[in-house]
Amino acid sequence: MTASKSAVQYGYHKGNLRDRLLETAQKLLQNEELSALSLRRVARDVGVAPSAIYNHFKSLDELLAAIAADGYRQIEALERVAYDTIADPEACLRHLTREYLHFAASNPSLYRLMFSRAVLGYRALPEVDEAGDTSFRVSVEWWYGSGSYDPSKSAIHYPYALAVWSLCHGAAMQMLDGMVTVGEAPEISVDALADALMNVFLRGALVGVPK
Amino acid sequence: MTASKSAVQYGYHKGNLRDRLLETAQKLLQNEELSALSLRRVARDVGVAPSAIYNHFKSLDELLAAIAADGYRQIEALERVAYDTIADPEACLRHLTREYLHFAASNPSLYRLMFSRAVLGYRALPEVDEAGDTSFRVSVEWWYGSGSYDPSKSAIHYPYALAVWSLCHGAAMQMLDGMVTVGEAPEISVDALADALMNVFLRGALVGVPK
DNA sequence: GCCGAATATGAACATCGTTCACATTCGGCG
DNA sequence: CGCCGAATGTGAACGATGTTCATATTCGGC
Repeated sequence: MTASKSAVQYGYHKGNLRDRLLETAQKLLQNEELSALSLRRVARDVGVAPSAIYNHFKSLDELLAAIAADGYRQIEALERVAYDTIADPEACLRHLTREYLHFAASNPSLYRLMFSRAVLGYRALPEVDEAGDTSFRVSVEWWYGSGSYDPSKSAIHYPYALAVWSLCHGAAMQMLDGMVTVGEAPEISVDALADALMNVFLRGALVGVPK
Repeated sequence: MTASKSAVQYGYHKGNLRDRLLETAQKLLQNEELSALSLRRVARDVGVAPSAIYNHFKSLDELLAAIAADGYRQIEALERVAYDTIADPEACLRHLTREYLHFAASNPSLYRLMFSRAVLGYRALPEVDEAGDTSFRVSVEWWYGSGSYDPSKSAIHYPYALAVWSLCHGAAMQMLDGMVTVGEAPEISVDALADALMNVFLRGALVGVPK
């Protein structure tokens, strides 16, 4: 066996354990609830001692942060595709909202992880902050023109970007918490939810206000 | 000592331990982060054995659920005051949004607990569900007229109520996660945030759309 | 005044994140 | 080729967690 780069996957030195840990943890989040994700569980699934993880991550928080950051980058990718592909602003926003809610509905545990920074131990690590900020910056530049984003300014200075983001995130959370029943045909219901929200958001709520 | 109802606060039978547990846990959430709240910690602060809690709650989840439900009732109270007090719909909505964000900013740990059902162990227990549903129903009836709420219908059938709720919740989360810096004068910044969001929400985003 | 029900205790268990001394393997340098 | 330090993985241990159980104490009604 003249394997040049670690062909065996048992015993010492399994090669690229870091990536295997991340993949295993992500697969875990796809199939189970967030509470099922633990350092020891990931180690067990990979077939490695719990302490081995500490050769690749300083703590569990860092593993979680890496996964959450990847989630933000997926959302950023959704944004970029929509912004680059759909010229009509209204159609673009409607499409993006649907995609966003589909992401949350398809990856509920990951989505919860991304927005549980302070709930779980993992405080905002630089990697998560950066990925999250980037996804917001992309939105700001769509609304206010490319290069308009100033990191020193609070998000409140970009009210449109802030409002869509808040609206989508709030709706996603309610969906995951079961306040919005998606029923037995999720892909249809999620689209309907997105459209309903966008109908209000684009035209304004004043027309629906009582009296 | 002819104390008719347990005057001593040490030894066996401390009297109304349930309420003292809830109060202690709530005080804990006011002063520390959500991660500091644990069954053993509450027991320690009250001065009681951890297992004593199980005489009043079936599990830690039930204690958390009781606290979260109380939080929802506080929000419901904010709603009722606004709806009953302010006749002008726009002013009413603006006021309520400010109050909502103030609540989240003033009780960050409690707010996080309320919206972490599936993150923490505690799955949606009936008490939390009921309190959450009630706070939504109050909103629905304001938008669509009293008695219009039908619990068998999904929230998607009340798009205005759903949208404000989503918007406020999403903004609150971003605020707590530091994506919206409230600065050194929170009470001012929170109001500004609420107003900025409502400016978009009431008039619609179409007017701000690029091009 | 007594007895069952309610309540509190303390020890135990499994699980968790983390640390440490130690074992193994890899990679480069003589 | 062989060796040696660095990288990587192991296994035992520690403290903390939620939960359970047998036991002890106190309360309330007869």
